[in-house]
Formats: sequence, C-alpha cells, structure tokens
Amino acid sequence: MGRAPCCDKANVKRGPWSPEEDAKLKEYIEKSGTGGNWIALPQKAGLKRCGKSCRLRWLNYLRPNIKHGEFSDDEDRIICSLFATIGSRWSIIAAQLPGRTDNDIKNYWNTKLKKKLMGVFPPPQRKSLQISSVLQASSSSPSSSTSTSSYQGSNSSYYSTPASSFTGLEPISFTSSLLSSNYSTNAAAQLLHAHHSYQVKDHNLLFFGSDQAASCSSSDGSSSSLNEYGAAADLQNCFYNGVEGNQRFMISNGGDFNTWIENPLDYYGPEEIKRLISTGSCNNNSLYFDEHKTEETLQTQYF
DNA sequence: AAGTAGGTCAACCGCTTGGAG
DNA sequence: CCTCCAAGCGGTTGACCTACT
Repeated sequence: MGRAPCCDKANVKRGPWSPEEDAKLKEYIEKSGTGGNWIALPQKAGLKRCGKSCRLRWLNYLRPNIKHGEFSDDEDRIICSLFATIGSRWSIIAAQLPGRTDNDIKNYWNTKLKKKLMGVFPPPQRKSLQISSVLQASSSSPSSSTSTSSYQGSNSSYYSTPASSFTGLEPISFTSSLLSSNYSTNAAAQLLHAHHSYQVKDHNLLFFGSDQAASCSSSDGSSSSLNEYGAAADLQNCFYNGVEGNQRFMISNGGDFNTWIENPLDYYGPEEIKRLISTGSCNNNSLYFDEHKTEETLQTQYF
C-alpha cells in the first residue's frame, strides 16, 4: 500500500503552466501571500493545480528577483566549492546564490558544470595502482614517497586548465608559496587540512572530504584509509592546486600520510574520479570501497 | 528536407523532516 | 512520546529544442 497522494490527481491539471495560470498564481500570492498553506492555495487562487505544483512554480519561476540565464564564473566557483564540500545539497547551495533556485543549480550542475569539470580530466592513464604503498607512505618529503607518481619536481607534466575561463578547478593563491617553498608536504598537508574550511571560502579551493574522516588513518594501524569511508577517506584531502599555471593534487589524510601527485588518475581510476564528481563529496558517504578490498582487487579494478 | 541523437530545463515523484495536536 | 500531515528537498522524467548526419 503506497503513500496517500497529496491531492486528487484526477482533478488537478498537470504539465506546463499557461501564462494565465502564472498570472493567477502570481496575483494571488502578491495580494494574499501563501498563508502558510500551499495545499489550500490553489483552490483559493482559482487554480486547478496541486499545491505542490503551485509552490514549485512560485519558487522556481514566479517569485520576484529570480535570476534566469547564464551563470557567472563566480557563481560557478561557489557552486563547485560548495558541491565539493557539502555535496548535492542544492537548497543550501542556492541559498548562497541570490536569485538562483535549487532546481536551477541542480540542472546547471547536471547538464553543464559537471561536464565542464569532467573535461578537466583527460583520458585515463592506465598505470598500476599501488594502493598499499600509497597507504604506507609516510612521506615527509615529496621525493621520499614510494609512489612513482608523487611530486617529483617542476618538470613533471601536469594538467593545465585554460587560463581564459573558469573550468571549475582553479589555482588557489596561497598554496603556491607552500608548494614552491621548502615546506614538506606533510607540513603543507597539515596546514591545508587545518584550514580547509577557510580555503573553500576564501581561496576557491576545491576540496574533497571533511574532518569527519580526518582520523581514518593512523600510524598504529588502528584504522586505515580504506575503512568505512573507503576511497572517500583516501580522497578526503584531495586538493586541486595551482602552481604557476600548473595543477597538481595533494592526497593526505591530514595526519601521517600525504603525498603530492601529478595525476589523480595515478591513484584513482577515471571512473572513481568521475564518480566523485558526479556523486558529490565524501561527506555524504556516497563513495565507497569495500572495506575488505585488497590491494590486488584495487590493482586490477581499473585495468 | 527528414530523421536522429543529444542537450536543456520545467515539472513531477516520492522520501524526509519538522511542527502541531 | 506518538501520529499525522504539510513543507521541503533531491532525484528523475519527459517535452521541447538544437545540432548533426
């Protein structure tokens, strides 16, 4: 037995709204307000529509100060940053963008912005995924990592994003000094980790992950990065940074493991990266690896 | 010019949340 | 507390439009 319908489907009009219906709804709400009761509103307004439908039409289209049309680069940045930190909480994201509706932002993300971001990642490089060495690495200097793809120096090949327009993944200013200085990656990781929430806000940082998973890895082996958060924990501090026009990623658990990588695809298959983008942040636990997934299965997963 | 594929976006569906009784 | 119900929310659908063959 299903849930009772919110209205009598047989007696309500569905589908696109006509200009006349729009006018009726707008006029009624401007004159009388919603009265805090959307269910009763259509009848009062003389509309043969479901209350839900009226609410949606008002909120997404008729409400004053609704902004339609192209999203600005700034709006793109805000959406990307927020999506990376809170996931698909469209209403919260919409609250940060005056005039935009959650529906608008959701559509924009699903149809344009997501693809824009996906375009940043080039076709997969099929390298072996040495996850165990990654997990065990306690690199205090970039070159000490056992990983073949940790930061090696400025002559490495990085992704680069078009300088002319926003790709959704842009350099963050203050990390440039960190990356080009003598900071160990560990120190940089700690610093970044400690301040990530500010960076999201102030430095357009695209940040995957949260404090929630910050204790996933510890040197005493009490837990590992492949715990219940799985790849989410592993990716929790996957930063996308810019160094003089180049980009590289940092993978860190905020504690004893961290490393710079040139290419996230060295560690995560293209599908994982795409999945991370398409499913949202780690916060909502939408990204899982099997807790018991072994190195072997990880190694073979993408190849 | 016609057919097809892909993209966009308004609207719907159904689950979750929170307040009232 | 518990139940009920309306609002809110995110995912999905489908009509329409445009580009491509």
